[in-house]
Amino acid sequence: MPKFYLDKINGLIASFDKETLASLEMISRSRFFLKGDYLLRADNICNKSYWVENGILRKFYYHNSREITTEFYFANDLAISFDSYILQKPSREYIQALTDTAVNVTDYTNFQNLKAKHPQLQDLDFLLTEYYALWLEEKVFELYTQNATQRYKTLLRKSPHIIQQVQLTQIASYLNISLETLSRIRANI
Amino acid sequence: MPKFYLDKINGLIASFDKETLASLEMISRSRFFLKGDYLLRADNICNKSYWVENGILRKFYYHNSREITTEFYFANDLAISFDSYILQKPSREYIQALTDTAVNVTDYTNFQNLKAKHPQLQDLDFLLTEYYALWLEEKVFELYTQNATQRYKTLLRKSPHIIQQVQLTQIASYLNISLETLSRIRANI
DNA sequence: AATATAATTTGACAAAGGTAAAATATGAAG
DNA sequence: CTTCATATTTTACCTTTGTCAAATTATATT
Repeated sequence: MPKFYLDKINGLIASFDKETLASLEMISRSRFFLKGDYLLRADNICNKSYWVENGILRKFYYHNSREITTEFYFANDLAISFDSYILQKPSREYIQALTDTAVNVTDYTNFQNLKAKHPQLQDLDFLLTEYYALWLEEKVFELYTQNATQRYKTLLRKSPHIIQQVQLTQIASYLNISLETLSRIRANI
Repeated sequence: MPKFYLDKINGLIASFDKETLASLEMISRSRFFLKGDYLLRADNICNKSYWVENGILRKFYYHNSREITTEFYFANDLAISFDSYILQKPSREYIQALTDTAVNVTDYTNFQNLKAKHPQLQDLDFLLTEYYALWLEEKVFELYTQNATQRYKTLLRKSPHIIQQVQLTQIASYLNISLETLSRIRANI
């Protein structure tokens, strides 16, 4: 999450009524996952959201027996399988811990119920959805306008922490490039 | 907009208070655009939303002097340049009428003000944003998992009205394929 | 119907990136 | 420090799609 949106969200949370915040904390739990653990598996409904406190998660699906990573989550990112969560239908995506990871877990139904009582939570939900749509729009734009080398350079510039901490196989699939092409790109920079 | 979401939105609107609906109508105006007219130009801030009553719009941007079409709008679709509208910053996209088109125009600021007073309008805004994110996710999924031929077939299956009513140059850029490749794909089906 | 203009198709070639297999590097476990 | 497993790089070749130019077809206007 870029600073601009993180600030918006922190500002919003800072403005929450005590009672809203207390209710939210009431339905949330800290959980710890070990490297390799699955937080969500395909075919299950994503009925939890995971706020990363520290560590790294990734979201991926299988296509032609290969893993395609769709998102990496670091501290202060919110991990869900969006369509599964929104429509409460089985997920095609997995969410997995890439390192030992501490998260704050909130149940979908509990959050929906709480939203009905606390308009400020609606604002938070809206802001997060809005940000996800902006992020996706940017991703589509890059896929349309940049070749493999440019996409790698963009990632290097905008998200160096990903390149430093994640395996190339996963970065390659995230960028929609083969592992071999990514390796060649890196050799020529 | 697929039936599933259109039903959700119509259901929501049907449940609106009389007063909410009246206020919304108060800040909306019917407008008519001729084929080729621009509803939004790049570098301007998208401070209006356009609900298509009939006709066809498209949204596009320039990249390396070529037009890349990002979306087509038919009856009951809502046309905005999303990031420009949300962040109220200059748009890189144009919105143009592909045919003579009747739209219902709502001003951004008026709508934001009205939302503060009418929670049901927040729900509407949320539903539309949510749907846009789902649509973008599906678009990214197709770009990652389908080749040019498959993407064309998917469009043919899911949005035949686009292929029937829009020029191939625009469809090609929409699918991220060259016009020539699209022409060859069509010749082999 | 004739003409101009725009849209689409076709051909020849080039570039980008993918695939498969082998070689090398890295890192964890004993 | 050695070994095994995993991650990454490299090589050779192949496939898909793009580019440019030209030809053809369709559409609109006089």
